This record gives sequence, C-alpha cells and structure tokens, in this order.
Amino acid sequence: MPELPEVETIRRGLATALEGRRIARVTVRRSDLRRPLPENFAARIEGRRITGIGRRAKYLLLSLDDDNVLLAHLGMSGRMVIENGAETRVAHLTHVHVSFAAEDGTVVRFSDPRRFGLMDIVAANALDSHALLAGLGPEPIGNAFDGTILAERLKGKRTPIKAALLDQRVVAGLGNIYVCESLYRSGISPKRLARTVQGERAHRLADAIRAVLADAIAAGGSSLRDHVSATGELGYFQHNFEVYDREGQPCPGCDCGAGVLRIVQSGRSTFYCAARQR
DNA sequence: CTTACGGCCTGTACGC
DNA sequence: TGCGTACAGGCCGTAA
Repeated sequence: MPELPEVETIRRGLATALEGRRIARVTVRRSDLRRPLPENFAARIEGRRITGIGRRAKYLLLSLDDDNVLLAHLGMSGRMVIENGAETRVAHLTHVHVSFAAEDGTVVRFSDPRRFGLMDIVAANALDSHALLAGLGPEPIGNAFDGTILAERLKGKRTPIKAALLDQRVVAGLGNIYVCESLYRSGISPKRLARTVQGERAHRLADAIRAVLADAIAAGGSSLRDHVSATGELGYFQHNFEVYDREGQPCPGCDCGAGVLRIVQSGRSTFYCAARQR
C-alpha cells in the first residue's frame, strides 16, 4: 500500500504511540522478509527506548537510545498496526511477522502478506551511507525540492517521465498512484521523454508533486483495500483520485470523450488523459 | 554508463 | 462451485 503519504501517515501514528517509550519485548514470527532480519534482531531492540521516528522516502526510521536506527520498509502490503490492550483488530493477523511491545502495554505489529517489506538496524551515524538510502533522490515535500532541482535530475534521461518519477533516485517517495496523479495535475503526458521535462514544465510538475502529496497526507493517505494508518483509520485520498484506477471514467475538468485511459509502462499501469496531458 | 525486464510472494477479482 | 489468469500501492538483480 504505502507510498510517501501512507508512510508519513503511519509515521505520525507511530510517533504518538511510541516516541519516548521503551520496547520491552520483540517477537519475531517470521524473519524471512524481502531480506532476512539482521542477526539478533529482537535482542538488539529489547530494552531500547524509541527517541524519535522519522521517514526517508518510503522508509520508516525509528531512532533508538543506543544510537542505532531501526529502518523499516513496508513493501507493497506491509502495515504497522498499533494495538492498545483491549483493541485486537489486527489486519492480516496471519501475516504478522514482528511485534514490538512497549513497557506501557502498547503493541505495534508489523504485518506483510507479500513479504516485500524489510527491516534493518543501522548505526545512526552510518544511516546516510546505508545501501538502501545512499542513492535516494530529494524528498519531494522538503524545502530542497523544486522545478529547478527536478529538471536537473531529469536531464538527459531517455525513459518516459512516468518511469523516471518511479525511480527513487530521481525523486524519493513517489509510487504508481502519485506519479499518475502528479502527471495529470501538471498536464504532462506519461509517455513524454523525461529529458524533455525542463523549464516551465519541470516547475509545473514539481509543484503538482508537492501539491498532490500534501493533499494526500492531509487526507491520511489512500486506502485501496484496507486500513492505512497505524491507528487503524482509513485514509480517504482514494476518493480524490483524478485518474488512478479510473480507466474509462470521465476525467474531471476535461471534456474529452475518451475519458481516462490505461496503458502499461515498464510493466505497470499508467492512467492518464490523452487530451489534457501532453 | 543507462535502460528493460523478470522475479520476489500472497491475495483478490474476474472470466469461463 | 472451481479453476486459471491477470493484476496489485515496491524494489532489486541481471542482462542488454
């Protein structure tokens, strides 16, 4: 499920539940995620206090009081669900691979049916050079992102802009939904070669990316099938999709007869309006 | 170097 | 009902 807005929503929920808390017990039911959990995973976290929870791209970063960071990626189907005593509505119950129990009784469960997610423990001072984080592009909702930066990153790229935006080295945190939505909002064809998105176009696209992500975060992310937030609340940005998963439906703000089209680019669905996006 | 594609894994929706 | 196929929010390794 998770692209940047969903991960950010989960981060906020986890921060409320876990920041400042000590992890008393870590239970591992399966360690064969996308990559195996690191050695002694549970023992390295038990007894540690969570000093802060951050995010980089689609990675959750839980800072521990021993100057290590628990890095977690949710893959396609991963969730973090907070359980407070009585409440036991854990989604994907049979796919809970790791549980974190804080000393105050709060339990956070990581579930991930497809097991494309992963976790690692990294020294805080080596975080930026971690293999999974080192090559990531700029945070699109950070101050250091704008049309000029985006244009620079797209320069010379011969792939369609759709594929370029899915590349986490270009911009960090976008996935299929928000790429489609951003291209629609900025009126740029997903088939346009990335290197031709320069100048004014790049600024329009960067602005659209920032706006789409901000709107999605404000809506608590998108819930395509089930819960998104760590507290179990549904995000509702899926109701604001203009093109994603709307093949054949009329596109808002456009009178073209064709409506939203679906094509496949690099093996993934792209939704767009041929009249509005050039 | 850059780009394209198969594979990872499970669940679900759909057509026959 | 059952079965086969396609597809799903991500990413990586390999090949070209």
